[in-house]
Amino acid sequence: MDINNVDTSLFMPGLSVDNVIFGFHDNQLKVLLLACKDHKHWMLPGGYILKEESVDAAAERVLLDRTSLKKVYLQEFSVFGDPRRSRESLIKGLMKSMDLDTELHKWFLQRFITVGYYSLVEFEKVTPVPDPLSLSCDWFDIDKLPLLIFDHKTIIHGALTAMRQHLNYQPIGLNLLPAHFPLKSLQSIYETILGRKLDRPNFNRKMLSLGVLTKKEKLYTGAAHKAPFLYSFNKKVYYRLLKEGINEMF
Amino acid sequence: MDINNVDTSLFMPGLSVDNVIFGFHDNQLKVLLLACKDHKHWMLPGGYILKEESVDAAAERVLLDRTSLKKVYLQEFSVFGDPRRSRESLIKGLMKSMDLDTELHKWFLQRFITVGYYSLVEFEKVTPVPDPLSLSCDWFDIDKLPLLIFDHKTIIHGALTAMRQHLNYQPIGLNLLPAHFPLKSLQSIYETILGRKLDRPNFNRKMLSLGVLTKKEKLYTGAAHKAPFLYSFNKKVYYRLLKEGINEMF
DNA sequence: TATTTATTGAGTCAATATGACACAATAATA
DNA sequence: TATTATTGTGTCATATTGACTCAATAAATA
Repeated sequence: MDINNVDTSLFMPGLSVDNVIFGFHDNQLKVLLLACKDHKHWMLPGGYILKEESVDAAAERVLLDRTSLKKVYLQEFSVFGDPRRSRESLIKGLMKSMDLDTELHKWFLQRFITVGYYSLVEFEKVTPVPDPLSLSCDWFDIDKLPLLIFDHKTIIHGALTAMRQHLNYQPIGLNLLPAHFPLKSLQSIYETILGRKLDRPNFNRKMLSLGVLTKKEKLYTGAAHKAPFLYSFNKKVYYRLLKEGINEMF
Repeated sequence: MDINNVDTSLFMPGLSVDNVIFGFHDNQLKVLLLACKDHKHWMLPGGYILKEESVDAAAERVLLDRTSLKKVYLQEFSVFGDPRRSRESLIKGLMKSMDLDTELHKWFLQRFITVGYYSLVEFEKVTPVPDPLSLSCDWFDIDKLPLLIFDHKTIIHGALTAMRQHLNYQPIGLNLLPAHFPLKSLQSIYETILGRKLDRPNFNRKMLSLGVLTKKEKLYTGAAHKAPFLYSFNKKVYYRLLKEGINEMF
C-alpha cells in the first residue's frame, strides 16, 4: 500500500496514538518496533484517529494491524504533549526517504500530540506486519533498543514505569505468557519490569498465595536440571484481581 | 471578558484539557466546578491547548486561571476519547445560552478529545475565579455533585479511581492540607478516596511508620474533647516517597 | 463546680506476611 | 556414575496487620 493513497482528511488533525507492544521470549521482555524508511531509525507502531473513532479503538486498530491480535491487554498510560516532540531536526532526512506528496508532507510537519498505550501480547502468536511507513517490523530486547525517532524512547520508558506501578496492584502475565508456563518465566517478567532480581522461593510463595495460578500435571522438559511444574492463570481470579487490585495499603 | 473575543485559531483543534481540582474542607473532599450559562449544568475547569504550548502547560494554565495557584500537585490520569462525548443532545440549549458568533459556534460543535488531569490544592488558599464560559465557580462535596455536562461526571469518577490506585504507592495530603494538621484530617482524605472507613490507631501507626510526618508542639483546639497533636509533612521524605513509591509488592 | 461526652494517645496481642536462607530432589550431560 | 544447574519444599527470626482496650482530656452541661 502506497502512503500517498492515504486520505489524511479522514483523521483527527494533530493527534496520534503510539503503542508499546510488549512480548516475552527467551526469558526476555521485548518491544515491537518498525524500521523507518531512512534505514537509520526505528519507531513505535502508531497511527491516527479516525474522525468518528474513539482513541481506544484507534489503539486497538494499530495493534490489530501490526500483530493481527484482538482482545489483548491494552492500557493507555500517558499523553506526550510537548510541542516540539515530533519536530526534531532528524525528521527532514526521514521525510525525504518517505517520498510524500505535498498534502501528506504538510500532514507530517504538523505538531502531533500522542496518546501512549502499552499492550501485552503472546510473542508466539504474533507475526509482525510492517505498516506503509516502514520497511520491516521486529522485536527488540527492552535493554537493547535501536535508535528511535522523536521521543519514542521516552514513551517506551514511560510504559515501563507505568507497568512498574501497575505491578503493585494488578496481576501481570496473562497475554504475555503462553497458556502453560513455569513460574520462573513469570518471575523473569517481574524482574525485567522492576529492574532487579527477586528471591525465587519468596516470589513463588507470594504468587501462589494470590490464588491466581493453577498447577498443571504436565512437566516442562529439555534442560539439564529438574523439570519445573507448569502453571496456568485462573482467568476468573485474574480478572477479579485486575479489577479489585492486590496489595492494598489499607 | 467576552467569549466572542477569543481567537480559536490559536488553539489545537479538537483537543482540550479538563482538570479535576480537589480541595479538602470541613473534613470533606471537594471538587471545584463552574456553573454553565444555561443555569442548569456545571462543568469542570478546562481549556484548550495553545499551538506552541505543551498539554501539561495548558493544564497548569487552567489551574492558575481558576485558582491563582502554581506549583501544586497536577497529574494527568486519562484521556477521554469517545467520539460522542462532547456532542450529546444537551449541548444545544447550552450553546444557545452562550450567545456565540458563527466561528465560535463551529468551534464548540467539533468533536473534542480531552486529557483528564487531577490536582490537589489547599482549599483555604483558593479564591475560585469563573471563566468566560461560566457564571460562577464553586466547591462541591465529592458525593453531592450537581448535574454535569458531557462526560464530566465520568471524568471526576476516573480521577477518584486513579487517586485510589495512586494511594497504594504514593503519599497524599501535601497541597491538600494546610501546613499543620491533625492526623484525623489525613485519615478523612484516605477514607473519602477509598470510600470506606479505616481503623484510627492502625492508620496512625502506618502513617507514622512512613517517616513522612513531623510532630509539632502546638495543639489544635476548639472542640469538646482531647486536643490532637498537629503534624506537618517532611517534604524531603514526601518527595522521595512520591518518586520511589511505597508499599511495593516485592 | 462536678459530671458527661466525644475523641485522642498509647498500647496489647494473636495472626499473618516478609526476607534471608538451607537442602534434598532430579533431568540432562560429562 | 559423578557433575551441574535448577527446582520443590521448608525453616526461622523479624516485621506488619487487624482487631481491639483503656486511660487522658477539652469543652459542654447539669
